[in-house]
Amino acid sequence: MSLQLYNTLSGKKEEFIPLRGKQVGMYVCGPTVYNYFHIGNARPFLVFEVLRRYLKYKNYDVTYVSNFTDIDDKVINKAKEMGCTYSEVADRFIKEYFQDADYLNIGRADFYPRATEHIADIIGLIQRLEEKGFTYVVEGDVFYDISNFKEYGKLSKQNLDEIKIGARIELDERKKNPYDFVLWKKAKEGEPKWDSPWGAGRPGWHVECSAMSAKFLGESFDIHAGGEDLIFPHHENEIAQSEAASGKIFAKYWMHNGYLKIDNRKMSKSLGNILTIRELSQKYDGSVMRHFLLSAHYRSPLNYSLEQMEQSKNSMETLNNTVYNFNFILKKNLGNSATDRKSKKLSDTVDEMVEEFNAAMDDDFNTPKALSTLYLLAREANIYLNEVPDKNKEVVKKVLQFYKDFGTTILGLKYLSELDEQEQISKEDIEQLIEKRERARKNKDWQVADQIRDKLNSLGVIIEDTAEGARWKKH
RNA sequence: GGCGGCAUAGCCAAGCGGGAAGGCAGAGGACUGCAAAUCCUUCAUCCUCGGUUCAAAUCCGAGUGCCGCCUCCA
Repeated sequence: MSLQLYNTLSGKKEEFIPLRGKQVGMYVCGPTVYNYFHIGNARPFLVFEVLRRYLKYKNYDVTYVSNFTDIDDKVINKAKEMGCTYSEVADRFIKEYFQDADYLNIGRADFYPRATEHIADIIGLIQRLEEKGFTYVVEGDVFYDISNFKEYGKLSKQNLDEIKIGARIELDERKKNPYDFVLWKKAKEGEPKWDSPWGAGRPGWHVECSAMSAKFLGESFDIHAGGEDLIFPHHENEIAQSEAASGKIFAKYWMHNGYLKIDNRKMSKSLGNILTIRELSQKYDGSVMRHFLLSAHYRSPLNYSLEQMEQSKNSMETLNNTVYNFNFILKKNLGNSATDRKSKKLSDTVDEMVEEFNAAMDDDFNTPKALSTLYLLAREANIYLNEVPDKNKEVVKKVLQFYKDFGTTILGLKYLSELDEQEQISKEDIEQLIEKRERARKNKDWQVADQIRDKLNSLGVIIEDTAEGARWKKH
């Protein structure tokens, strides 16, 4: 079974063959840190980190790099607004980034390079481009001359002659070609600046990714990913810089996720229709948001709505219940080692689901299809729970292991199966009340039994009577 | 003007030439002292019109609708 990934560069699904055996280098464009990030920004962060989890599961040794753009106009403006330095803004929102990323259970990258910490590398890269004749300087600004890079447009499939007609390009008289872009920006009065051979200034946006990816992953690496709005010009420019400087292929696979939309429009800071993770975390569990973001294929557009979030919430609930109900068997220390046909069948179903899960993920990382295996198993597993009085302990464990390995380790979903948070009532008190209720039920004293159930309910504890005794959970 | 994406049930979403997955919601039923959880049943002329094929949601052509990139944007 081999992994197929859609490569924006070729416009096709391709077999994934890393450049260096089992070593995989992955670079995902990270945020400009001047604000909280929103659920649209979250999509690539989350989705490509799931790809990394899956690659790890497939025994690849992944080096995952995600940058922080900590110097640019937006950061500088924010600093003015907040009355502090640009680096205070960056530090602050990097901290906020991690809080939200953790909430979404986005795994940590191996490296989080910051542009301002790699000024020397950036200058070095620009110098190489200068030596090779890809730059020109106007009034202290260093530009990249795209006319010298013959393959310009190969990622976005833009034809230079035709994009010139583009309606919205802002003409900068100093540029030789409208699509030339700034590598080094001369400092304006009062702006943060670094010394360079071209005078004091700061790096342009695209150049940091070229410099930092080379530093951490080498001049050629495997996967470069981000939102599809980065294809042009950001990633196109990165290719132009990196390949012109090194003479080598930059990234082998380019992956881009579709937009997160709201009211059927792209969610973006410039449109002002954003919902931050911080806001949403007030309302929804991180796993519910993950479920939502993984419920569509990463390349498809995904529309945010309240109804969608409710659906994801309910869907997670089904998974939570199944996992919880299986854990209950172990907690009660029930189950034997007998082998019967139904246990065997459930065990086989788990094996089938493992295969289906892998097949789905191998096919361009199809998370919605992969998710469906969790539900298919849930049905079989719940039937087993209802129909088989003597559960086979190993099978019960195997089911739980499936949910852990694929649901949690790969997809990053956490099940609300255990009591957490601060308790209004202790575990012991709950167990005591349940025992009391069990006695009442034996005596058919329904009134007392229901009173206890109502009381627990008001404390957020739900009672479920089963053949194995009363089960309880927090809601 | 150039480049690209999407269109499958009430909602979401797989599917890539031969049985229309899965989830959510709804309806009915089973189980239960009543519940909860769970299970069962039920719910699709695959945007339109042509074409190719023994066979098309799937391929080709022409439309229609929606979204996006070409300016900062994930």
